[in-house]
Amino acid sequence: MNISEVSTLSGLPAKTIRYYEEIGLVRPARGDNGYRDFSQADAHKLAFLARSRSLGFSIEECRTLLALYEDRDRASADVKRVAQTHLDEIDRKIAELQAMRATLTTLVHRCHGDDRPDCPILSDLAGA
Amino acid sequence: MNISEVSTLSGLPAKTIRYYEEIGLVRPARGDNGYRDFSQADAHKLAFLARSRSLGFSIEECRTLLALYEDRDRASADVKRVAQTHLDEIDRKIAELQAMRATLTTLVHRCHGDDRPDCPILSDLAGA
DNA sequence: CCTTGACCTTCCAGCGACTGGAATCCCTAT
DNA sequence: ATAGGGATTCCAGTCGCTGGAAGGTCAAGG
Repeated sequence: MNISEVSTLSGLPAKTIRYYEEIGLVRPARGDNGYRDFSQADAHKLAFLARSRSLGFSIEECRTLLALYEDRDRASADVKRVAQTHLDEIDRKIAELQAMRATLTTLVHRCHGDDRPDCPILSDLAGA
Repeated sequence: MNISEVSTLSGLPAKTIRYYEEIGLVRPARGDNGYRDFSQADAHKLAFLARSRSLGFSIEECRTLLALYEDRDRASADVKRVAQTHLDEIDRKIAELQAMRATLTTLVHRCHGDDRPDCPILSDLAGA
């Protein structure tokens, strides 16, 4: 299977797939013409990666998850730990964004937003 | 004022302040010894930048906000527009993270997390 | 005066995860 | 033979710093 086909199947851009090969996440065979030749297993891996990335796992986490996925003797506890750590990180980011959001919402609300120069947003940023 | 002092005052690392000079956000004077010599206005600017960055504004947004801050003839509408755009972006990111969070929470809950290999998290990632 | 140590300087490299673009090669159809 | 669409590699850029090396400067203590 060519890169464009596996790209369509996985939803990953061809560029990204080449990049994933470069960093060793996938190792497609090569045809006589030098073209990558993806197996069903490769396509499956790439779909796994696409799904993992869409849930926000880092590339290194994806690498770990993929290794666990391919290890029939894994302990589900190992998978759960990776997921829980990521979940904690997501919670941290959400909290951070919500704090920004709270402040910004207040400031935007207080700014009249007309052609006059005085502005509570700038006053806040300036540390007023 | 030396870089370490303005660093303490603004809360920004010295490295970051040098970087901000490099990209033209601040233009401190130089002493005879080649050291940067920050004025009160420079320190004020850097504090403004630190606060803006902590609210998640990009460097380019900070540049815009700083220009508006220094323009006495600005319209508060211009400031508000920048802030509102950023707020929309934050809302988008929060929604994205919450979607991930919802999925991950369910998966983590369903994984027994013991030494057995079968794992709903991996099943989901594999597209089961 | 000399040394020590803390500060300052510049410059270069790297992070994460791609993404764009150039130059070149290959395959298929007309 | 040619034209196009796809494949390849390699290099550079994104964003916002951050680390480290190599060297200059300053103030205090012996």
